[in-house]
Amino acid sequence: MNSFTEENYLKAIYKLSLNGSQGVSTNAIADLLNTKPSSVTDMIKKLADKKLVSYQKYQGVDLTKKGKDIAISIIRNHRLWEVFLVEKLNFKWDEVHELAEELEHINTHKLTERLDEFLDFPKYDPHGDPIPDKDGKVAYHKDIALSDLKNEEKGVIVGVKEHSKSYLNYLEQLQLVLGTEVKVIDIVAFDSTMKILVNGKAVVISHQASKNLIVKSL
Amino acid sequence: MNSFTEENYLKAIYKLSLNGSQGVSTNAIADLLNTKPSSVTDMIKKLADKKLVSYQKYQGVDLTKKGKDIAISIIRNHRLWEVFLVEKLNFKWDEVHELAEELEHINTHKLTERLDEFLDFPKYDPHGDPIPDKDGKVAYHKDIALSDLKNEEKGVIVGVKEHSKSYLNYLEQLQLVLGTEVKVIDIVAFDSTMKILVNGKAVVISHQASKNLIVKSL
DNA sequence: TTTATTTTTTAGACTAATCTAAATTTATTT
DNA sequence: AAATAAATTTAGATTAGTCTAAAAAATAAA
Ligand SMILES: [Mn+2]
Ligand SMILES: [Mn+2]
Ligand SMILES: [Mn+2]
Ligand SMILES: [Mn+2]
Repeated sequence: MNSFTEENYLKAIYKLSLNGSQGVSTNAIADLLNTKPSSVTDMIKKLADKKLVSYQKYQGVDLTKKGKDIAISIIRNHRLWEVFLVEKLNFKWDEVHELAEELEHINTHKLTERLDEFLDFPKYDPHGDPIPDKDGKVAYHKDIALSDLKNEEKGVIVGVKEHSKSYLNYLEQLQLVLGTEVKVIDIVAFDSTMKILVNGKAVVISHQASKNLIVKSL
Repeated sequence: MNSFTEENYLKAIYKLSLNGSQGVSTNAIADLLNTKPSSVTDMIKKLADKKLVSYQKYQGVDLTKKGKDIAISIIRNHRLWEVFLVEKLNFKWDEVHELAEELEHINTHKLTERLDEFLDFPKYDPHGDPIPDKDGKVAYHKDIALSDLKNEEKGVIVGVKEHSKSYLNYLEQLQLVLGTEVKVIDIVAFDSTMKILVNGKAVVISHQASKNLIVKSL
């Protein structure tokens, strides 16, 4: 079996591979996991020995089929637990990520499947992220950020790209939760600050905030 | 915070301290945790540094208040998760121990309390073990084993002392589950093998099996 | 196309948890 | 009380994961 640490690396590599299509860079992994590039190199070697990644020095890493399967199953777990915590234990969406980071590693096929069934096979987690199905298929959103909308355009919020407590908490205060309709009513050319209409109220948010909100255009 | 390993040691020491009232011996801990006495000595020193146990060389260990509190909270967690797995996810009582061994270490006050509430504040786990309340109070059974009953005496099964899959599975086959009434109809003097009446059927079980069943005498 | 900068890897060291083998202390027998 | 056995501790190694500092390779700039 794989250690928690190995699993966290696989998950990080998987997530980073969704953006750039090239091999994932050592520094990017180090950044995401708050560790040092030298530690990443060490771990990559180990994962390569286990055939979970393919790797040539200085060229970055890619997950093998096996590595990708593991990464996706951990993400499946993570998101199912997040649904459980919010739906069944009444946690708020900004409280569940850290707990799910631990629960995701209790990785027994049977537990995952039972949990999925108990939750009635949810498709999305509390942050709008798609839950991989039991065969590992993931239904990604088409990635339109709120910041991609033009003036006067409307959208409905379907997800967030950033899971930090401070961000989610901030969104909630602005009533920018999943399912909310928004309309762009002004964009500052200088720094892309947006004024939007939320439940009838005008709200001003930074580009940093708007680019992490995923919307479905209306 | 404490590592999973440290928590497992604390739990082991707690459990062993329930029998003998003296300091818990190094070898007993090593046995229970399937590790070597020398490893135990090392860990004990670390726990002593953290003031979680009191310890003098060659004299065994005792938990401090702090150490005991941690041990009990882990056990509380363990048993709540077992209830969850059986009641909500439809696992059988012989399938949950290993999973709970992992879940118990995800030790957040809030998670435990929410889980307790979700489960409607259960008093006992699927094996009849008492669940410590949120202040750490534990309502232990008076420890009458089935093997303590005399011929012709009756009892109802309220718990098991041994949690192995093979034992629990065996009990289930014999219909010796929690709540079942039994009556002793014969005891072999030589080796204490018992013949008992279970749901109208006569069943023969070894002393090894009968001494691990906790009963309430009727 | 050299020079400078950035990225990545190596070398060597550290901590947590474990082990084997040897030494020491305690307990049990004679 | 001495000898033997059992329990416990120490000494020294090992593995996983991490780090800092230095070397090497790849990129970017001049
Ligand atoms: Mn999350
Ligand atoms: Mn999520
Ligand atoms: Mn258990
Ligand atoms: Mn139990």
